[in-house]
Amino acid sequence: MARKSIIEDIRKDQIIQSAIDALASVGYTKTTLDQIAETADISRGVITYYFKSKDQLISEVMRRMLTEQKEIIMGRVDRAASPREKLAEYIGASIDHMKSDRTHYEAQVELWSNLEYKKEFNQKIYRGCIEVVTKILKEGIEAGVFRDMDVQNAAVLIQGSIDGIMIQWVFNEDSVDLDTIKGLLTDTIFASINRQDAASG
Amino acid sequence: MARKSIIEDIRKDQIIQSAIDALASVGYTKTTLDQIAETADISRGVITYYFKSKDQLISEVMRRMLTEQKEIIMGRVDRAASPREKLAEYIGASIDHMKSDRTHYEAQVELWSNLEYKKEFNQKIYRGCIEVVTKILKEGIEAGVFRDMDVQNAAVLIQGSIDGIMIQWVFNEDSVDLDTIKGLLTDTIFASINRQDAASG
Amino acid sequence: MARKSIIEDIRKDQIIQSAIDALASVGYTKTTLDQIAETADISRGVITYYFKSKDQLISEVMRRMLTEQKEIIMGRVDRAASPREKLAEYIGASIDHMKSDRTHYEAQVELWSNLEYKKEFNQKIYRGCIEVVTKILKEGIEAGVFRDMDVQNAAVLIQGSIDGIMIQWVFNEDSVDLDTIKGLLTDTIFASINRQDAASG
Amino acid sequence: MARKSIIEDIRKDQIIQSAIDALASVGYTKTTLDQIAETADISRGVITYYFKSKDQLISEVMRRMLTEQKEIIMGRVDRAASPREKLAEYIGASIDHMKSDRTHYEAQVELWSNLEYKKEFNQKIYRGCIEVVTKILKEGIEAGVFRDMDVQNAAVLIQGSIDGIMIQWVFNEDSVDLDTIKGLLTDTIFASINRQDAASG
DNA sequence: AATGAATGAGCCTTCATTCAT
DNA sequence: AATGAATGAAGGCTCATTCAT
Repeated sequence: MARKSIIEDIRKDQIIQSAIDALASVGYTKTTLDQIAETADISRGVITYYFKSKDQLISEVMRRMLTEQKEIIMGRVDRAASPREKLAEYIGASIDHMKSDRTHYEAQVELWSNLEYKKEFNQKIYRGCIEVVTKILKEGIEAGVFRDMDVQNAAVLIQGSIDGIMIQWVFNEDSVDLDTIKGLLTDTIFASINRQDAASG
Repeated sequence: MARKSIIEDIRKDQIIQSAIDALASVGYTKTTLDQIAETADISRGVITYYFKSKDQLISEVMRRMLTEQKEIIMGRVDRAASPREKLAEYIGASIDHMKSDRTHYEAQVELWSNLEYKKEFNQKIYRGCIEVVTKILKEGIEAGVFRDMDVQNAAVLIQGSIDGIMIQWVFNEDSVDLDTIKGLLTDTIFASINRQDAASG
Repeated sequence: MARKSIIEDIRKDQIIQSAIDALASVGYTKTTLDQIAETADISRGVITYYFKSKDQLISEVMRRMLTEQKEIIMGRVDRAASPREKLAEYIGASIDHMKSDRTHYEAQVELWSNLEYKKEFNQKIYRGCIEVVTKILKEGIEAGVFRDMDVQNAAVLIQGSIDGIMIQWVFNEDSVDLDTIKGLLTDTIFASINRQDAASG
Repeated sequence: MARKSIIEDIRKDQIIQSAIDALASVGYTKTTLDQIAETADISRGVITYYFKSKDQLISEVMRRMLTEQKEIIMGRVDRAASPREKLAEYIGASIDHMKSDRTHYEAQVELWSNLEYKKEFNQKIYRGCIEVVTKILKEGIEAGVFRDMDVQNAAVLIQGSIDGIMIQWVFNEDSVDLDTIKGLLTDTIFASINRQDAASG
């Protein structure tokens, strides 16, 4: 039992990672089960042996990516003490993660092509992300370090900026300097939400 | 003579619009020629009669969308007098256009799923957009109304913010209030790039 | 009435010749009505206006080729006086006609691809040809210049040799010297069918 | 391991043979993958599973036919001792092979309809065949049993006669008696190429 | 646990044919 | 007399899925 689980986990990991690689390198429409199997250096049958269907595999790919992304970003956010630091870490971690795993984001953009997944993305990523940002903003407002604002739309703006930068970087890596823009984005956001009479962060 | 051109133009328009509708409503992967034909209420053969291939149709769909989008946005930008107004109009027109044609942007996001088109998108949209914003920023800096800055990355940030907002709105219309966020984005951008000692815009 | 016939004949001729040209240059499978119309520099509709169907057009193409070929060859045969001369003329005219209209034979070989036409070919060409040769052979035997033989199979051999040479020449023009082989074939045939005690032709 | 190869070989053989049968019975233009699959009593997908494309299948069909034909004919030629016997065996084996596998030749004629294959045919069949005959003729001339002649065109004539007979027999089986014509052709050829002063073969 | 042979639904594309003008 | 817009049947091909081994 336990042994089976171990092998199963290894195989599933292997397949999911190969699917991500395939998505990133050849795009969604060309990511077939054969393509994934070849990337993973396994036989085609293994995939359907461990995954009920291609749709289910893609779902798990997405879940995997979201979980990993969230854990890494939240890991840094949770270690931060103040709302200001939390927000800075949220932005910084989001952009640092891009640098550390371009394949991840190349694959993610590919998965926007399907309505079902788009909706799921929205629910799983955006809602989750927006809630995190919203919470930080609320804490900052309560703590008196952020000015009063429409937190929902402010969160959309912050998250949207991060995503928009990501897209341009995925489409054309050379057009964006992630470190420069990380500073620029952070400054811009804080310039906008800091209480005007507060000392700068 | 002229009649042929007219019919051809009408049919092509009809087919392109139906393709956009299909992309927006059922997604890229499910947008088949049958689907488009059904949406246009014509027979499948008409599409291949007027378009050499599905790929060419999609290309023209894209070109059509980009041209329209650019014309509308630049129309407002060009009528603006000062760099500050131009930038405000650029942001405002970008977001107003979303409101006026949601289908357009739903379709556009669908077309990001294909590497070939992604690259083309990048070149046609992003490079073009970034250049426009870059030029406005440079004019503002020269005119002394914007602070000195890394205009390339600032442009990426501005355009990225617009696109990121668009994506969230496409994925979940209700999560974003476009008018509110238009003001928020405009204020945020100007708060960041205005010369500190300058009078507010 | 008469005028209509004239235009009709001109158009039909034009279309049939274009069909032959298309067959010869692009092959049977790529000979579409569009292809023929383009070759004839007319609109696609004209073809179906003058021919009930593509099949009927191809039939008329074949009939045209056969008639022309037969007239030219028989013209020379009929002008010959003796069986020996008739046979020599039959062989000579057959091969001379190849030289004068390669397109004709390129198209003819293309039409062997379809069972219906193959049968028709067999009936229209071969049976006719074989009968002509058979008749000449019989006359020669009766006249005492040819030895007694199985005229049916001898005719098949003579006609087959001509056709086999034609095929190789169609497939690779440079591999066959038609004038040389015309003499060789004529000599070979006469060496075989002349009465042994008769004086050479 | 070996089993996979065996199954693959069996299936490929089965499909190729069915393709030949289909070509022979319904003709090139009507030989569809469905038709072949039905003839082979397998599903359509199997064909594209084992063959990359229809074109590749047709190529292998052709290669198969040519190889088989060549092996059988050359097997008899190579066992013959003298040039005269070799040539007699070449002619005899060519015609005997027709009798043993009419389907083979019905299919072969069908494949002449496509320019690509025609060229390949020419190179693979004709050039090869002509070379074999040419070599035999040269040996005979050197050995003093054949008269001096233009061997290239003589070879074309010999091969052409065989092919021409084949075509007529394919088009109308009843019009040709292969055994009779085999003797007739052999006699005719030898009457033409034997040294006049040599003793008859 | 793993394999790959087999299947068939669904897609794009070609093209003969019809028909309104 | 001529045109070309429109149609849809039919073919090749891709690929997720099933299943026997």
